[in-house]
Amino acid sequence: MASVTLSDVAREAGVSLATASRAINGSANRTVRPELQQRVLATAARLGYSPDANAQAMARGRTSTLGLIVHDIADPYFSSIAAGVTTAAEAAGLMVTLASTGHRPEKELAFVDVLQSQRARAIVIAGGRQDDQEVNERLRAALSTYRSRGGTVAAIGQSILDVHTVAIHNVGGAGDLARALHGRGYRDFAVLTGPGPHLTARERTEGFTTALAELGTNVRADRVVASEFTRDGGYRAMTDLIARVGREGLAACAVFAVNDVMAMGAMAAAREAGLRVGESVGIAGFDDIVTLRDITPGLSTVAVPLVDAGVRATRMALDSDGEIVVEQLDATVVLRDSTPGP
Amino acid sequence: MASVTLSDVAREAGVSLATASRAINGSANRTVRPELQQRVLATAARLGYSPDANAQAMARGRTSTLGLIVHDIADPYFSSIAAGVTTAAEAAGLMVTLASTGHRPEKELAFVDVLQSQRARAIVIAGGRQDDQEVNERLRAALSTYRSRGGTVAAIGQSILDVHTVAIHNVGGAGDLARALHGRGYRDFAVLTGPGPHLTARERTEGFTTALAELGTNVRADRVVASEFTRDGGYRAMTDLIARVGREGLAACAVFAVNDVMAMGAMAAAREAGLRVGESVGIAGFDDIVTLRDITPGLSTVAVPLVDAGVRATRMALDSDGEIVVEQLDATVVLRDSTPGP
DNA sequence: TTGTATGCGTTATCAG
DNA sequence: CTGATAACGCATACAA
Repeated sequence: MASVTLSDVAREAGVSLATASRAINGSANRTVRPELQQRVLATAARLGYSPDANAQAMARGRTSTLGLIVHDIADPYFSSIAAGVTTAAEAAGLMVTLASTGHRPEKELAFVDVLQSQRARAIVIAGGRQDDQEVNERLRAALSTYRSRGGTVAAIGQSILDVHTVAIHNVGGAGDLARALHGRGYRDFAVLTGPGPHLTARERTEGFTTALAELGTNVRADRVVASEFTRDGGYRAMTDLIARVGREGLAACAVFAVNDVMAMGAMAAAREAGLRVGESVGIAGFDDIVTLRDITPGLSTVAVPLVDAGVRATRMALDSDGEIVVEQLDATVVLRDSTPGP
Repeated sequence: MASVTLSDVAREAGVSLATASRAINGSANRTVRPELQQRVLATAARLGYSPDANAQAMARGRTSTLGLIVHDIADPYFSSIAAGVTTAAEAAGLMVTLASTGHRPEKELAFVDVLQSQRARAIVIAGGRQDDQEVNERLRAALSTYRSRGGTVAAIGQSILDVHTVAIHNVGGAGDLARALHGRGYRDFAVLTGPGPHLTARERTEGFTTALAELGTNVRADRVVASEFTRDGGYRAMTDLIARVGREGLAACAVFAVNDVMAMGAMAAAREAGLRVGESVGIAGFDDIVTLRDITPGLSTVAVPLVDAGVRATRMALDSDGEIVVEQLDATVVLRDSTPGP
């Protein structure tokens, strides 16, 4: 990287290093004779000068990068959040450093360290936490020292990391969904829940079943099936469920998959088993990822403004005034053709 | 960012700066007495030392970041590529800096400059180019100086930037698709092409119509409708087409949308117009984005290994031995229920 | 308004 | 094997 340095520009323009710096970056006490500034700018352009962000970071003591940690960038849930984050970051003059963990919690820790090393100004960490005391504690510690060194953090999901959080109304949203489905006449339910330790999965499952219990409807234990939090997990869980209760057993049943990608996997499994979604079985999800616009029948779900979540988390991370703030994201039920009623 | 520095560690451990550096990073002539190294490592851990990547970048003269430029990270086409890039980058010990242009070509230029400033070691630039001499020339120039400064670049898409490229077989793939559809009995065709200047759109359109012409079938001019290269563009184009030729006019027609997201938009438009995709009209796309697994009827398309494209582009960028290399990505036709034949 | 000098945290060169 | 010390490229307090 044999680059043109600021000294080169300064010398070539016949001014001092300091003047060149001020002319190009207009520092705090912005005062360079316009004429001189023009000359500097011109020679900088002529020489193809490109400021060294690393050197600037060192001299200034801060960078202009923001770290984003997601579970899987190819998952529409996260790519929508990423879209919001990049937009907001760009608006704030920051570049986004992307880390995709591939659902490996230990990777989150490693990435926080890397971002710490890069002296990223802020970190947005998206995706549900696991119920793993040790991992959470270590992550919390890593983020804590990151913050103590001047970095700021915002999480999207559960508010258990002691950082700013855009919290998703999992319990309430799932409860609302349960009531809405009950309102459409369903009395028979099944839940495709994620991995046991996955908090988001657990919260949604709980919110759903609790609300049903309050309505006097209990979900039979053999109709709650666990799996991964992914599309394939949903596929497998639905396949399991069908094997367990038979196609007839699902006749008037509404199956709640704790997220949309799982629900889509479940729809595929149902179809392949000869069930007609919306007719011989109801299916609902959670998140309202954009993909849903294009699947048929329309999937009932709980809408979460994902892009907005990314934008807000980014702003929170950047505007943090010390106090830890938790913003609740509203989650609204959207009933579509996948659950017309039994 | 009042961090613990290497000097702190050195002093605390009772060794010199140099020794501390070697103990922690094991430099080229890696030789520190194991016992000493242990002590240094221990105090580093105790003090919570985190190396400053910016300082290292300056001292070493190179960074460990790779820049990724895409049109829209929320588009499954690009998020799949991004997944491949992050995976390959991680394997090479690099972090990915993500830039999403929002389909604004001028943004690509700006991002190349930023990445240049960050001294990113390599840049992967994905997404079809526009037929805009000036913009392309400027981008080419920017990438050229980036390379002259020691950076490496790989593009995914067209090979017109004078850099390593993972090229997508647009013409051939579209031609194959045309022949396959013709083979299924279609004789009536329409094309939802993207924006006029969009090269990928143009190549696919040409490949398709040329192949048809060779089979003695011409696409009527009023059945080629332009729009944006997005899902909504496809929706609009299909709506236009229906308005233009009427629903009956599409009875035995196979509509080729030049990419999958457009095809999905087109399917939605068709449905809303009362057409049954796969029965009253055939629709096909290009790319085989993962989303297709979950839409019904299955969308016929030309499969492009997107994740792999990201991986390969990253490797090319990192292994570049000077010579500009162009890898052709094979594109294979996949016929599904959206085009059963007329 | 402009120039000088120093420091940012590391690595690397060169002696010991 | 270890320790001084000079870069790296830039911003900025301090002088002029």
